[in-house]
Amino acid sequence: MAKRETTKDKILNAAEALFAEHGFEQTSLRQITAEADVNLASVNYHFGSKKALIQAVMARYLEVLMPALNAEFDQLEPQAQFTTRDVFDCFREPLNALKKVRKGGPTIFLSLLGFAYADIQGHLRRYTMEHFGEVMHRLLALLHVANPNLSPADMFWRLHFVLGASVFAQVSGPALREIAAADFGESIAADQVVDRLIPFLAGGVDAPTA
Amino acid sequence: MAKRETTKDKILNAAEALFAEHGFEQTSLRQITAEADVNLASVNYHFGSKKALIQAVMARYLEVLMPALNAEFDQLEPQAQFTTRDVFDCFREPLNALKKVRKGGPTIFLSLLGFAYADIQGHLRRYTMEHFGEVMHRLLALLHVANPNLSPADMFWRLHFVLGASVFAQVSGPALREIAAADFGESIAADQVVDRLIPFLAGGVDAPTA
DNA sequence: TTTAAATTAAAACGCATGTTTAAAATATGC
DNA sequence: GCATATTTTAAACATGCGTTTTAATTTAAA
Repeated sequence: MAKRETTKDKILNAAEALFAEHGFEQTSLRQITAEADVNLASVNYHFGSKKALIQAVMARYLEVLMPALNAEFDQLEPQAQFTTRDVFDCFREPLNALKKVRKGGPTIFLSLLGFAYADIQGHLRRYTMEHFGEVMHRLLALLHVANPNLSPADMFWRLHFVLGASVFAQVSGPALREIAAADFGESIAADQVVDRLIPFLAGGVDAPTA
Repeated sequence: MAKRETTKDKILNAAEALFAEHGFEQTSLRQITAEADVNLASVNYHFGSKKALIQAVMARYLEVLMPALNAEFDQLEPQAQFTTRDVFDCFREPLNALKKVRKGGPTIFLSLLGFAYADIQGHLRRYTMEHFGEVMHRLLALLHVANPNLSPADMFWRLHFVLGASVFAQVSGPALREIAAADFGESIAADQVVDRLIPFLAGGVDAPTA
């Protein structure tokens, strides 16, 4: 018989939901502990600081995503030829695997990533880059193989645009989905966003320069 | 002989610089008034609130950009045929015109826009959408003409990706330009970002679906 | 059951924020 | 040049934040 949900997990879950919706800075520990129905001080007791809590929330996803993503890259890397699209398709399965962490995991994670990335000068940026630095470099290398005509500088910027488009799609996703539903009378599931995103990104990266 | 810079303008200029660099929420009135070398209370005296100050900062750019942008659209709209690229090129001149507001105006404005857009649930989002709602709809319509094969829903999402890529390129621009300079040994001017962005966006929008 | 450790709880601390107040200083109009 | 209006100033206010403290309580071990 499963032990009742521990305080630590209650905090993590409540924090994750609030962070993904409102961002890190905009979510107070008092909101989190109220939502989790635990005492305010328990955050600092179990995690030490808000900073550490944020990283703990991110860690649960990174631990699943990173190995899966690196495995996909490992598979593609030795091949002689592949397309930009092939590279981006590497993200499909690993992102999808985040559903194991939680229902809606892929969307939640991308939202968190977006807020982390938007936190320009904070510790989050550094933390994220520590965990994504290697992925970035591998991604950059793979995209260069798929697109040898592009200069490294061009590719660098396009990768950045890719990041921006991906991350923003999630951060402003909820509000936008409302508008989309209102204007187009269709409800758009969150995982369909990734399906719509990948062709766009590949098209952007493959575009002729100037 | 020009009157010495008024307190109101000193506040606007200092606020603009700090907002563009650190975002709205992360910039305090005390930072602004210290930088502007005016009294703290003068912000509330001249503008009423921080909220109103932010909008005043944005307004100086919107007043220049919007008419220019609508003029470009007016010119393109009656034409029978045009490409996605033609549509995005409409932004070149109006953005460039922001140099009249200030040196580096285009970059500053896009940074501000990025922070406004990232401010998910705040008043800024509403304010921005009030001023950009019409532009969005015209842009959507023009892109649909340029790309009749894309469904309205697809186009909606792609426009959103476009926004994300554009806005993020500026928000994380400074930090990124450092990295770019370090890794590629070249300094990249801010307006070159727009030149790199437009082909990427057009390529993404023009990409085949699925 | 007793003792020690781990956890929860309530309250306060120190600090930074946007805003307001009320007096002093300055500029304006007659 | 005086009276009035405008602007600047310094100080305080109210609020919310992350964090710390100290005591009560629960859990676990002996």
